[in-house]
Amino acid sequence: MNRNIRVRFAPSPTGALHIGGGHTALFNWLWARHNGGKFILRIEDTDLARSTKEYEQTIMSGMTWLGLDWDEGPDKGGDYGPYRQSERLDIYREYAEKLLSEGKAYRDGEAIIFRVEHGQDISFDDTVYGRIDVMSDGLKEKDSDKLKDIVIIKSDGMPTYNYAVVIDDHLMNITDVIRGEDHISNTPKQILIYRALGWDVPKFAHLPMILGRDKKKLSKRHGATSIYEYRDMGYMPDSVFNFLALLGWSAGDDKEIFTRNEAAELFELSRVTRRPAVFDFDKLNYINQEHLKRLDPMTRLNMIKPFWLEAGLPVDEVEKSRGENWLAEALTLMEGRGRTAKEMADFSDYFVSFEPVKKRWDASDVDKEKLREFFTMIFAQPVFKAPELEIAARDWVSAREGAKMKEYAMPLRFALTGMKVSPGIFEVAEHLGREECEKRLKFYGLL
RNA sequence: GGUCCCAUCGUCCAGAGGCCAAGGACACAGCCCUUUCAAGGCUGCGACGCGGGUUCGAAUCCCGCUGGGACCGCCA
Repeated sequence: MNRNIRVRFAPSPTGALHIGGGHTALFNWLWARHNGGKFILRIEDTDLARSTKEYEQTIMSGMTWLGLDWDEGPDKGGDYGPYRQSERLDIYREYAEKLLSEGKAYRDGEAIIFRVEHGQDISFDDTVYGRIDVMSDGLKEKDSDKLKDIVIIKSDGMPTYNYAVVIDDHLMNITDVIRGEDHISNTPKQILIYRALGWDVPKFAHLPMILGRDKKKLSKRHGATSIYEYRDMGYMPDSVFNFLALLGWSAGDDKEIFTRNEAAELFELSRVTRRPAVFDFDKLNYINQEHLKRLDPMTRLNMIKPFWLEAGLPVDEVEKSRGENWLAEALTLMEGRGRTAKEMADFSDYFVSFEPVKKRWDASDVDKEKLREFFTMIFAQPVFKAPELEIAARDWVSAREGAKMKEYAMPLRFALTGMKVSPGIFEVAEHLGREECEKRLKFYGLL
């Protein structure tokens, strides 16, 4: 615990929150919460052409969806604001003038350029990667021996990333700069600026990249990259959080399914991995399934409902007639069948309506005559509950030479669900109730 | 091309010189349960990139090679 820890997530509002950004935000959040420190959201909107307020909003709601709450930010305020770079222009200007007057920077047209000197040791200790050795002579221009100076103020008056990030991290008292590994090569340039301003450098902790299946940095062409696409596919925030936390980190034990708070408690920056990690859908699916299983019935129902609605099922009607609990119990019966909320919704649609069942099965492949006898017996049972029904069915089957449970259970399953897979069919029957089952079987002429 | 980083099963992680003939999870295959599997149980397949050192002993330390990645914008 170190309550003085201050970390930040600093996205540029030029698109929705994507997986990589979410990963970075998540690790910052974990470190802040683990230490009881502060997590700050700073909007880096110095790219006038691409930044929009809409994206800023989208990023914030994406973080909220993931469960990453921040302590200071453009919407919340705080003692170190403003938290939007476009509102800090005077500050950047002030320090640029200082650098200018000390001869550490020079003007080039409207821009202000920071001078890079030869022979500077700009190595640093990274909390994750360890010692990283760099000399300023390495900062050459492409295909040339010329040292590359750093633009700090653009011709349009806006600060550049490498400059603004230094000013802000210092002024906002950031103790740990946690960001993607793609920033390692920017760090030495930033260190040069810290030094020129006479400031101490914060700790740096770079995170391994997230790669697509082709082992290339995750990008749009790998398919779903926006956090919201995962929500729409039926992944839960808890699962995406859990999955992302496992990319580049583990508590060291075998525990892989955990809550946000458990992760925050166990998290250690020093345990972060260095190797880039491949985004694996199979693992995400598994984690989502596990979280789906652990949900309490009502929360689970609320997760599934939108997907039933999406499929055009009369959820509200059923809720009115049979109650919310009844629907929640139907999902409890599913016992972990389905990896995403969408799958679970698809696999359980027959509880909500008979219509999809009709579309899937037409009873043309069964011997109705033979089945009618069986179903008549079933519906003659005084108690329409799973154990009783099953016993009756078994007794009936065993009394017949060569008869198999399967020959009767499967048609029942098809008539009730339209699927070849479902929870125990007598449980399904009990839950649907005598009346509804009767209706479905009669529709197929099986009763 | 330059700079930097990385290197354990197909994938995600464990491993911080002897406890490792390398462990867990996902995926995959098979078996079992059974009215079905997309649920549950069990088993199996499967990796320390290569070559040199250091050491009594190396997946763990060092060097080289190879392979992969990131960055080299008045984008962030």
